[in-house]
Amino acid sequence: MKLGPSAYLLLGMLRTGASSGYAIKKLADVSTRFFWPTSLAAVYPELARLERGGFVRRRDDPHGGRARSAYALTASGRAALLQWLRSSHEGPPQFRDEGVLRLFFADALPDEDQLALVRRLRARAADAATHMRREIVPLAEPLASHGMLYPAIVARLGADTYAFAERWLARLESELAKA
Amino acid sequence: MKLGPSAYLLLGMLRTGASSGYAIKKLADVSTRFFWPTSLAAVYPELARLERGGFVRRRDDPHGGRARSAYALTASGRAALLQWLRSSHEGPPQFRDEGVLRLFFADALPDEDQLALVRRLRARAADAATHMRREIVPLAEPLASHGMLYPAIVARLGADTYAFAERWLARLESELAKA
DNA sequence: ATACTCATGTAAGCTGTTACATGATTCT
DNA sequence: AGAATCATGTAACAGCTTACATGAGTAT
Repeated sequence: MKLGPSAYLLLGMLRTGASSGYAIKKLADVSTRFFWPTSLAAVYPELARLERGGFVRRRDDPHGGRARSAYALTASGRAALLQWLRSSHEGPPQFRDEGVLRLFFADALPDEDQLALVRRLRARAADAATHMRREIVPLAEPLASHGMLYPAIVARLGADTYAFAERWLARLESELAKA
Repeated sequence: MKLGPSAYLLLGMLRTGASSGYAIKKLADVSTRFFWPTSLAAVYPELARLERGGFVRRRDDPHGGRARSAYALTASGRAALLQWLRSSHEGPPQFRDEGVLRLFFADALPDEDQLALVRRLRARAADAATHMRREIVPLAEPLASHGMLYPAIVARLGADTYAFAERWLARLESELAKA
């Protein structure tokens, strides 16, 4: 049974402390979604697959009258996660950004629309940087006291990268405004 | 008939000077692939769709005994491209990077493996930066003499962003090495 | 000669999405 | 009382990829 990155995301999230499918998705939405988005409709079947493969164990964990499943890593799941983390073959990063695609073709636009586009992309980068700095990093930092330093490191990398893009586009904007 | 970003990629590439499906794919592979990858199996059916929709016109353009189609934008295709470029609603950027996903869960690794992972990610960013600076930017720059400045601008944005990631990971690497 | 590039297309399949369907609990 | 959140799952579909299939032109 072959596991893809989305499967390792689940294994990693279980190790990080989320135990239900719903909790995994919620945690992913404020952490890994920026470089590996997922959805509930992807989480539930994949958890079932992982259970069939012996990588996780499921038990009932009802909350009042509301049914809930709690998943935990098995020894084999823990081993698979570690082996993946150590392996050096990884798929190439996939970026898809309609905004940058527009920028690539911006020569077709009149000057003022070019400027408006660059301004919008800059504002978008600024918003993303602020959001990560104010909403995502602070959520990741408390994990450090549980021996988990990397969620905050990755959140800071994201925030800093968006901030870099913002500065870069601001420079482009002022060069365009001059001309 | 609704057009997605991949359709606008084709319209933009036709405007940029590529005329066959094969040429579009080749050009995309050294330019837009970094933020909007595509494949021949996506290009050909989409070109046919665009022709049915009246956005492009096809004519035979054989090269010796080798059949070839040359596509050109229609007035309606040019209008659709411009309207898309000007519109301010765009899908959110989608990043998928297995490397960063690993970094997020790196706390599970022993120290030396953490360092090795960061080192690898840094090398990968360095390679990407070098590749863009040496292979992609020089291909985009000559387009400037045809009134197309943005392909080179976008290529430089890509190169600089990878270079930024490289510096960021180098700093992380030295902090980890100290500890 | 042989390999590589040019050139077009189809078929099968994988991955992931949105929408649907259901119901309990908690907050305002 | 009503809205939002918690919680699980399925169904239909969208988009994209790899592999297959074919063949001509070009460079070594």
